[in-house]
Amino acid sequence: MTSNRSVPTLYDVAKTAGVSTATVSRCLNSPEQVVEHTRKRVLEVVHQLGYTPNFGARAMAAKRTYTIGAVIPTMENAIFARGLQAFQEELRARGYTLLVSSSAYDPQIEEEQIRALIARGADGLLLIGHDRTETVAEYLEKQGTPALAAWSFEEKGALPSVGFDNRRAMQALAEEVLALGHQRIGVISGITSGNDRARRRVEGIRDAVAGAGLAENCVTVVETPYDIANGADAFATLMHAADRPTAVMCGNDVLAAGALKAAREMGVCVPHDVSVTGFDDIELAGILSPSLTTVHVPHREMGRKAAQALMSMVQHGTSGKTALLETHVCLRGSLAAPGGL
Amino acid sequence: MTSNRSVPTLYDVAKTAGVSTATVSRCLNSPEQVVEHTRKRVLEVVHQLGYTPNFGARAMAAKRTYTIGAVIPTMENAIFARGLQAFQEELRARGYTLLVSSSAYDPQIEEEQIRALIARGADGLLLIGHDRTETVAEYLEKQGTPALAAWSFEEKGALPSVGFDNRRAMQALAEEVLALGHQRIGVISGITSGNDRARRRVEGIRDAVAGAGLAENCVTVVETPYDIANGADAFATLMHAADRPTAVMCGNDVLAAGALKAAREMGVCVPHDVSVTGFDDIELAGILSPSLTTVHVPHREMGRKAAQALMSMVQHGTSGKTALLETHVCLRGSLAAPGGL
DNA sequence: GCGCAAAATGTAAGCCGTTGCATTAAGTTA
DNA sequence: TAACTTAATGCAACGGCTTACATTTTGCGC
Repeated sequence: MTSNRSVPTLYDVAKTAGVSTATVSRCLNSPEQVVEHTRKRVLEVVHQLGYTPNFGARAMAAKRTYTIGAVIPTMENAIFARGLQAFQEELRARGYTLLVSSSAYDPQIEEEQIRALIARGADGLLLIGHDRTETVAEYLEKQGTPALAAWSFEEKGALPSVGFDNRRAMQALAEEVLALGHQRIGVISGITSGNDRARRRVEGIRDAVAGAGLAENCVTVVETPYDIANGADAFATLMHAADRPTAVMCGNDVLAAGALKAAREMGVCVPHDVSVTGFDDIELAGILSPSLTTVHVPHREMGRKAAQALMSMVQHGTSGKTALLETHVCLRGSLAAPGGL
Repeated sequence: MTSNRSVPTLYDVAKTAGVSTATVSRCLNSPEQVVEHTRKRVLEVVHQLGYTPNFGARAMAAKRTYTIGAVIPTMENAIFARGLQAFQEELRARGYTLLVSSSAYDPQIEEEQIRALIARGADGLLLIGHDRTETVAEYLEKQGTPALAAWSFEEKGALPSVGFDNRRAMQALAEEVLALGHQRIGVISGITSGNDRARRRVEGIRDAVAGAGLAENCVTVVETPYDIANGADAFATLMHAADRPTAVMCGNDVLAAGALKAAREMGVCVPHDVSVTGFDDIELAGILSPSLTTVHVPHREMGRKAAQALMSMVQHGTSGKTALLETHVCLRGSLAAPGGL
């Protein structure tokens, strides 16, 4: 049997404390406007009654919620975790609450979640990447809710962005791979449709290959959802092909973890028989064996900067300055010259 | 420059369609009450104006939001990811939206987040574990918002729970370890203060030790936050002690991953020189080498059942039936008899 | 002790939906 | 066609808070 005492309202507090609702409201929102002893008394009553402002009412009256929403593709792996954590810490320090929801990499669900978050009064939105339908852009525009795209830098995107250049980052890694003499590159990419990060990374590899003067068909790409098991399957597929690659570049560390697992199970030695690389440099990369060559992404810095940029959009209505972050290649044990040379 | 057209309201729609606000509201919420041609006209206007109901106003008027909140200790590792994903899927199928926030294992922040979510109108709450102050319990009671504790089953907890018995689960694993002949057990636990799961797991180990007739001081416990790096440090600490343990049991797979990493770096061979175990059986466990002996937790099932239980509390006001899920020990390469016997 | 500016507090008008109840339109039956 | 039932719609109160503006207190200089 749940309690029947109804939740106390501003009015209850005001009555009990013997002041007007306006004063109570001010005690909560701009305490400096209320004289010490009044404030103290009111806050006491607030505490005593266990009063919490009704959010809906507040949002309606004030038109802001001190809430930031984020829609990320997945919570299932750690790709976004660290950046999001930093993002949240920064927001919290400024009195904002972060609400997260995930889209399972489904544009339809993403749109739903965006609407849900905006409807719930989010003052600003953090989204991942730039691939999004016209509808969404229009909706955001119309609602006038500032939104920022992260994990991917795009000069001319529909949204201002804080992120890195996925294409160049992967290109740099591919150049290292090619410099070692690899000539047949297998690529395990995430699903590129609706995912600009994944697409750009593949492009980066092709850039490097072209830059090295190799033929396009040196590269074999397999697309699969980001997931360890899928990475393992894709690796097996690549290794069973007629022309085994000597290096397998993965779209992220999770896929690479799967590739390494499959290699171990197939008795393929990394890096002697085949090299494997990842992308993201999540903590996972360091505990694999061999440890994973990958691209380091400054997740925490990205989260922090994204928060700052979004805050400034929300608070000062600025149009949001984009920020391009640097990544760097992390050479580790999983990459070597072909044939163990 | 953002758009100035203000967001259309119910009133705008009503005016444009030439009906009352009540009729528009009914078109949206109980269409069967409105005659076909009126409904059609209204919905057309809704679409044309791009109208979205104001959530705050709706929540205030209707007193429900079709939103469920979850406060989890961390998003940084995958411990809660899979279960939460299943939880969300189940909710979504029933027309509910899930909003997640994280507490960084800080009770203070957890309380803040609970309030934030309830204030935002969450119809129900998913919390992790049972350690929570009196204040929180009272608050939840007073607000009359149903809440469910997951990841930990407790018959007599303040909240109904869907989860497993952390103590027995770990005890079962410890019994396997002891059966192999280990007599000095190192334990790397998460911080037990405010974390009943961590505490119960340590208790489970002690139960097993006592059950095997060994002295209490066979067990050395180190507490550290859940994190790969901390797991590594703790492992080093344990191995540098006078009486090296022959088996190190970790509070979860993440700590165990750190332990394995440290072992590799220290040149300690697992399982020959020392055995290592984890808890949770997250995907990580399968890609480590040696692969990790751990306790398998049915994450997806737990998420699904939690959603069902919470939904029934929210929708029918039932008091919430608790559910105890089964776990099982997963024996893998990281555990062997002491001294490689 | 008076007059006045500044500080503190109060008053009341929204904000945008939902819904109980009243009213009107439509449909049925004799 | 009158009388009456039922379906469709409208009216308006209400929910809890913020804030512009009005009013009362306080503090200070003379």
